[in-house]
Amino acid sequence: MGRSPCCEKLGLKRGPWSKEEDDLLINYINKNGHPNWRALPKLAGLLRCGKSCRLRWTNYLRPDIKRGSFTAEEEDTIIKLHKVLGNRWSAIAARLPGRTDNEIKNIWHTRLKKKMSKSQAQETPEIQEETMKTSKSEENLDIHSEPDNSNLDIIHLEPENSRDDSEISSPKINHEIQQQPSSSTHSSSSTSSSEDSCSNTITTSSESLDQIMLDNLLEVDYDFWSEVLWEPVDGSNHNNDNNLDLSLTSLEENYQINSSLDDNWLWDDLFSRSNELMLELSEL
DNA sequence: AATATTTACAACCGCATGCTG
DNA sequence: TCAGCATGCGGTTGTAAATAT
Repeated sequence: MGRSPCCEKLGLKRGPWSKEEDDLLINYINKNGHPNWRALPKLAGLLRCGKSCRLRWTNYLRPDIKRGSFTAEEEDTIIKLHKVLGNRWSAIAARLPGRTDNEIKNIWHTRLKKKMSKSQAQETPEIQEETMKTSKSEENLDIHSEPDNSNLDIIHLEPENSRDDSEISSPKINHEIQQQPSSSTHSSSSTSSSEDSCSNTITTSSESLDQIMLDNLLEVDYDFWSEVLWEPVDGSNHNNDNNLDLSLTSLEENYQINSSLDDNWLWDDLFSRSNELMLELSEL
């Protein structure tokens, strides 16, 4: 029943990796790269499936991975990024050099989620009331494994080349991604799939976004959150999606310039800008 | 000291997506 | 256009270590 396993399980080892296996994998990849994960285990002399090898490499053995516990700054960054990006762990990881999506996901589930709820409990009643509303909506959205960030997901926040693993033997490390903010964010316009699919969810100008979201909530699928929900009603050619991309790109560029000094401004800027964008959207 | 519970994290699973022929 | 394949991604599980009782 169900889909067949990704590879032939018979005779393949599972579970924790031994030092010898790690060495075999590292040596092989250092010499040959990993153009084909499925073929790699055989070639490297490993009794593992390709998927397992890929995971071990990307989450543990890659030389650019920062080991050790998360700093308070990193944890803070994850919390803030999670507010914006939700459970898009790879997108969050792309903004934390040396950290993997798996690692971030783990720390979120084991520590930060609790830390968040603790800090919320300490907030003033007014704020608490406000956050209750948001957390309630987040809770609802959590059913779909997505946060209350639909407004920002309209913007293609994730650098598309963070998903590009074609340069396998020299894995793209995060600072490389960050050095190319414009291309990374603009490249989202070339991802035809999400843009193509947006035509299915174009809405009429007479409906408010809230109503539309409400109307679609029950039928919504995961792609909803990455789809563009609307197009300009005036028929003009300007691409609002690109404009939003540009807004975010400029924020990210600024962030890269200033992050070494103080990143707090980014979040203020990001949130206020996102609010502005939402206002613009609802006015349309 | 023994046992139970919690925490941390590596690894697995299955679906989604992009690419290619 | 479509099917098959490779890979990325996020949710979940398993388990060892740490901590509490």
